[in-house]
Amino acid sequence: MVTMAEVAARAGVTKQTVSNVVSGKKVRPETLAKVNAAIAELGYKPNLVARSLRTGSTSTVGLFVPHVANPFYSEVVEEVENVLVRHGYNLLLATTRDDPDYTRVHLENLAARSVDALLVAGDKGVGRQLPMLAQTSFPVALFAWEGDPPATLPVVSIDYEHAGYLAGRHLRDLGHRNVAVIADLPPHALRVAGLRRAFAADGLAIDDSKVFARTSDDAAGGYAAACAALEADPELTAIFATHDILAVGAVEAVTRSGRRVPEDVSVVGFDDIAQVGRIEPPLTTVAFPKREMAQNAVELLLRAVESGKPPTNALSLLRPTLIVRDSSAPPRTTA
Amino acid sequence: MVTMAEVAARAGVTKQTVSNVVSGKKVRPETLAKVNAAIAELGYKPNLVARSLRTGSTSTVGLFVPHVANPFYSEVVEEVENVLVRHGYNLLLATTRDDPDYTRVHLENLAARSVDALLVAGDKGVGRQLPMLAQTSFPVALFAWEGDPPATLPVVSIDYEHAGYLAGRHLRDLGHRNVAVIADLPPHALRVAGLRRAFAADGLAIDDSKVFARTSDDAAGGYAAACAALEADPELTAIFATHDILAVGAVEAVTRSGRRVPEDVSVVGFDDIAQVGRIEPPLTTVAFPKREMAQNAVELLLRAVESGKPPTNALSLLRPTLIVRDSSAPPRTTA
DNA sequence: TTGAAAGCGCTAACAC
DNA sequence: GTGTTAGCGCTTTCAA
Repeated sequence: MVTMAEVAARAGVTKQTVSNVVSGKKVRPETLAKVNAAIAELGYKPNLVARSLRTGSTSTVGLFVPHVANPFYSEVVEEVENVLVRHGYNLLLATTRDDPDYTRVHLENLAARSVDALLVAGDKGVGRQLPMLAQTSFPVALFAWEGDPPATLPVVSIDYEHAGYLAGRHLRDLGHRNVAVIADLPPHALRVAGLRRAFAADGLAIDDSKVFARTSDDAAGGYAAACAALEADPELTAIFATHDILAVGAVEAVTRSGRRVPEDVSVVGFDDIAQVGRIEPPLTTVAFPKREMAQNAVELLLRAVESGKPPTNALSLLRPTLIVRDSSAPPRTTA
Repeated sequence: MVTMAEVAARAGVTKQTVSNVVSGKKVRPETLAKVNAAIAELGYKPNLVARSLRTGSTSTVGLFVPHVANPFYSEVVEEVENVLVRHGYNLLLATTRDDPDYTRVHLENLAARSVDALLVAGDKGVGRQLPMLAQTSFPVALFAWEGDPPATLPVVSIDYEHAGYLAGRHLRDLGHRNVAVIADLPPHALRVAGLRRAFAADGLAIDDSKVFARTSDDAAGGYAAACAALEADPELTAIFATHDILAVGAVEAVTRSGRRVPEDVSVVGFDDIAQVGRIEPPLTTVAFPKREMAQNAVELLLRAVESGKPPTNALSLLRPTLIVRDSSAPPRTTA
């Protein structure tokens, strides 16, 4: 490996001058030429680890996601990487698997590696580590945070309660009165609360007996929960699933039971992941600007890194919107 | 930040002894206790950047993928991270967007950061950088490599030609004679070649006029190409798409044209990404053990890292299998 | 087993 | 604008 000292010797200058050239500081043109020539001849590349040790900065940002294979998060990962590359940073990716221990281990590791910043997507399994997150030496931001947002850290998220409300209002306005919910609880409690509020506005209630916990976070989990819901009440006219993957399973369950979506049972999902626009029928769902949010969150962090100031400690909530596709319609018999 | 020197002072020993404790070397029990007490009291965590500068190893492995939001690659990312964490390594993720320039920039960056190894998934946009890849100071392996595998680097992949053959044989055996192909060419040329070989065995040929290049690598691209194929020959009875996302679009195009899958037109995909088992109808596709392959590839690299020897330069091809679901059936009128 | 000294490759601070 | 000096926090080497 070629070092700065070798380049310096070759160019007849000191390390410092080479350093100045590399970092684009003021250098006399003829020195610049000599040094650049030496760099080119020797094929010198600066050692970023050494630079990091000296400066304490690694040009690396950590990203925590619960799972990468989940389409919601893989879009987030992609967008985060986009922004980082554009700003000259690297992405250190860690999956937390909704597990507090994984989260802790990863966090300690990132701290020891001195990442410049950390973005935490999703709050399952992270909540317990909040005190640690607030004590790091680098800026941390929370993304798609659904629980009680901590006051100490900046949060870029959406109003999940309102998002649930949008779904509820849609079903209510269509005339549905007998609605089941398939949910990942407690994490998605706010989505359900919003749905309930929409119905409560008309004096309607969604009983706890109509809320079904999913067994797993894949389509099979949604399928099983929807089967249970249909069995418990064959008369129900709509299902709200707290995320799209569950909704995909729910559509399948409805269809397999001999009913049709949306004629017999409407299904509404949540997230607007890419694939649900193309299932049969295309899914009505609550969307929010994931990529824009991810971009905001990363830029918030990078501003903090580059200014040396702690990040603006704001709660930034982007607006969810309802995407009405073909999986929702008025109930067959309006009660 | 607490340094080793501070711990040493506190424990009344030298840095060296603390270092020995941290790295689990032989230390007298009472010294060990003293040092551990000091570590605990001060909350000392070793600075991994400093360690890396000294040792030249970062416990970090780079992964190149074309895109993360593509479900095929997001599964790969997830599995790679699984294995790395299990072995105590970190994941530095870079998306290459099938672009040689991105690839080059990322590669130089990783080299300067002294990652311990690099796994390159997918070959689009990477081919031109092969000489650079072969010259790095750390082990490199190629994953899901479809082009001519270079002799200088280990490759973990599948036999794409055979995979295409499996799809072709399936359609041929069902009795299809008028088949269109929707392909990402030239990258997926081998898959198409395999398909052709299957038909050639019966003296049948798939004319170039039946091969349609997709316009983009999303479902819309598959949709457009399938529409073109159906327009060019309304009599065709089957479509082979060189990856599942295209197939999803193709199914949609067939359905929208008023035809039915598989009664009027069979559709066969490639990759077996998670979602295609749940579209309507569930897709027949060629599967291969992505996760197992990813695991093999990473472990190959880590063995090389830990042994200090270059990786076994082998071409490891796992076997693809055909998953027959509901999107393929005999043609309505057997020619 | 532990200590002392050296240095990984770079940048910060200051003098010239 | 460029050189000199010092040191980031750790591990390696060698001596005790």
